[in-house]
Amino acid sequence: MKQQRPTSLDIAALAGVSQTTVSRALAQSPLVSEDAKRRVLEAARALRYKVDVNARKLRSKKIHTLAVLISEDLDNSENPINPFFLPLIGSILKYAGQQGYDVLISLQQKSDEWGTDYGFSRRADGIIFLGCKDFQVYTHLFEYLNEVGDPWVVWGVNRLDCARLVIGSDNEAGGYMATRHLLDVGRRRIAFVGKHQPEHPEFRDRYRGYCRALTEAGVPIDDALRVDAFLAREDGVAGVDRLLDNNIPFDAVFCATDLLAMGAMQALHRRGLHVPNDVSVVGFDDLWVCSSLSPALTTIRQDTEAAARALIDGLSALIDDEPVLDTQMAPKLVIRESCGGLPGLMAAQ
Amino acid sequence: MKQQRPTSLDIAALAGVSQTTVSRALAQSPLVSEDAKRRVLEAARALRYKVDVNARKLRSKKIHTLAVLISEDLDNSENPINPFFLPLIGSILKYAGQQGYDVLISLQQKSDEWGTDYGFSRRADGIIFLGCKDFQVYTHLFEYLNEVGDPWVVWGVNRLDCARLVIGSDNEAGGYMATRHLLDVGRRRIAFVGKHQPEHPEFRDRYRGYCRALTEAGVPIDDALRVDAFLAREDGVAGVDRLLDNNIPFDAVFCATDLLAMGAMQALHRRGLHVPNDVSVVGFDDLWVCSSLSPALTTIRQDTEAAARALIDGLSALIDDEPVLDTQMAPKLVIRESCGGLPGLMAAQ
DNA sequence: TTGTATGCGTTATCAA
DNA sequence: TTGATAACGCATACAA
Repeated sequence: MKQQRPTSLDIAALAGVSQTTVSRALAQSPLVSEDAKRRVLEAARALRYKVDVNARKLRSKKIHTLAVLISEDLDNSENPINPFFLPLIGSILKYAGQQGYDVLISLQQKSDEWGTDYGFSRRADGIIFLGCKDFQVYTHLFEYLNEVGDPWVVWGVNRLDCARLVIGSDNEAGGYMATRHLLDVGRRRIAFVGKHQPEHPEFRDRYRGYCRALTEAGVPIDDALRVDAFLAREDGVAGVDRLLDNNIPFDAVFCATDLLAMGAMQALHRRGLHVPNDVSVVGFDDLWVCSSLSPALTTIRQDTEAAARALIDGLSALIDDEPVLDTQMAPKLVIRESCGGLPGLMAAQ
Repeated sequence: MKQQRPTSLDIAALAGVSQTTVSRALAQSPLVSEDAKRRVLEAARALRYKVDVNARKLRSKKIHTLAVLISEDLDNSENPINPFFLPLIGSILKYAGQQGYDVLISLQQKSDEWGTDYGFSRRADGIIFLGCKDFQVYTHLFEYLNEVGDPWVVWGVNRLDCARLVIGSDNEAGGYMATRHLLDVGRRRIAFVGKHQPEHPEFRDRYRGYCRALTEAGVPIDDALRVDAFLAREDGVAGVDRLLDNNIPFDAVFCATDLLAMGAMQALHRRGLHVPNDVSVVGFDDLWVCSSLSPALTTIRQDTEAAARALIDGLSALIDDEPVLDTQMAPKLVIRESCGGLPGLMAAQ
């Protein structure tokens, strides 16, 4: 029953012009008369003609498609994608659409071929990498892409040597702002829950900001207050449990992600500690849920809309062989209830 | 600097075979000798050869790509995508990958051309529609797709006349289970917050399940307890506020989505009502946050992994012109803290 | 089992 | 401003 797809030749015949003219007219070329253009468009509408993008992509250099490769950070199968990426993906889809790019999305596959298929098989003009996993895992892939000359951008991971372009938040500044806020509300024994190893540059930078704020305030850095944790809620629970089990005194927790902070608050609650009266908590990301938690979570906001623009503009520049600059977006402290103090007052300062 | 992409001809030359044999060998055709296959694969690896998918797609019938079109249900620009779709999208990406499909994702565009570009321009073999907006808006598009014979599936919207295939949850059963549970914990004045109009079949079905449970229990249906609301948190807040402002007594709220329920709980809390002591709350979806709220939200779980399989298997069948059946996934009641176990006091001002 | 020849539907390069 | 013609890189019918 499926009707035969009309081709540009059919349009040409109906409009009484050559196929070349059809192609030009549909591409809004200025080299075609208004009259011809009108007739072509009319014929195209009449036959419901749509360009076969595959033929176009085969013939032309750019294929106007971006690939987004997402690593499965969360191990539970329930929700393979880090919720922080939802608004980022949304913004990417929106902005990419505005720029005329199609967006191909894929989850990290275990296969060796993962990623190499994308650019080099001409599925996409460039690749955006999203994920917080240890990026050492990808070095092989990154080198491959570099060798064949496929453009790619990474979100978040600062100082990745092989990357021509990295877009991320200024995590050090974010860590500093969070810790500074905790100091401002009078906390001194501030625990850090998260990764601090160089393999996870974005989290390590948050930790560095934390250290800078403490040092600046004359508060000694106590490694007993540093809890290793990745990014999921359960890790946050485990982290706080460990602190309490080891009888390490603390009056605040800065978590490297909101998910960790949610877990931390849950654990504190279970142990009978009140947030923020007994312990203040700050997270990182500003997930949409933060305002619905009780207490509502004070956190560091990452601007995902600006991030999407920077990622796509940067990747576009790489694709077009234009110069690019790494960008660090400024994060923002969002004060809610989980730290105590008077939110209104603090915000005013 | 970008090196020239090798083609199958280069491989053929290096392997000492014809281009046809290369094509066959890479497609795992049984019509090629082990020896030739080995030489081809070796040459391909040596030259880092990757098929140009565009050429392949131009030549062959199937293009092994699915398009997912997401409507922007939430109007706030902060987060254009309904969070319920995150695990669904994750599962779709995972399963599609396993089945050898690429996945193209796009947000609803205002343009008339929205959607028609996908199948008919041969970007994808079929389209998956995700969204809770009034689907009347799409009738024009749906008819277009049907006329040109492009396969498409919708999530959630039962009884869409023009659809050849609909996959969704059994919303009526879900609504029934939720309401039944509220009755079981002793509630009688149960408000319904959500859409009940036929334009939103999935929500209307949840409302129908609600009515069935009430009727079955001999509880009269009171239209004063029915609050019109779409799906966002703010709508949940507004809904509960309206009930309270109008002095309508109620001891429970069944919300058509978890987002609504989160708003409802927030509003109740602000008004000094305790959940679940004064008012029980049940949501729908089982967002990942439900277990982190306080009180943790009792809700109806939709199985997104099974949904993704059903959507993709169904769409595959449509693509291959095989017979298909609409599917209603069984939802599941997830009991947490927001309903309490004991009959509470009636909340009236 | 292999190879030859052809075509998929465009865009790009010419010449008119 | 237009049109004929040649790619683009692969898959397939057909011949060997």
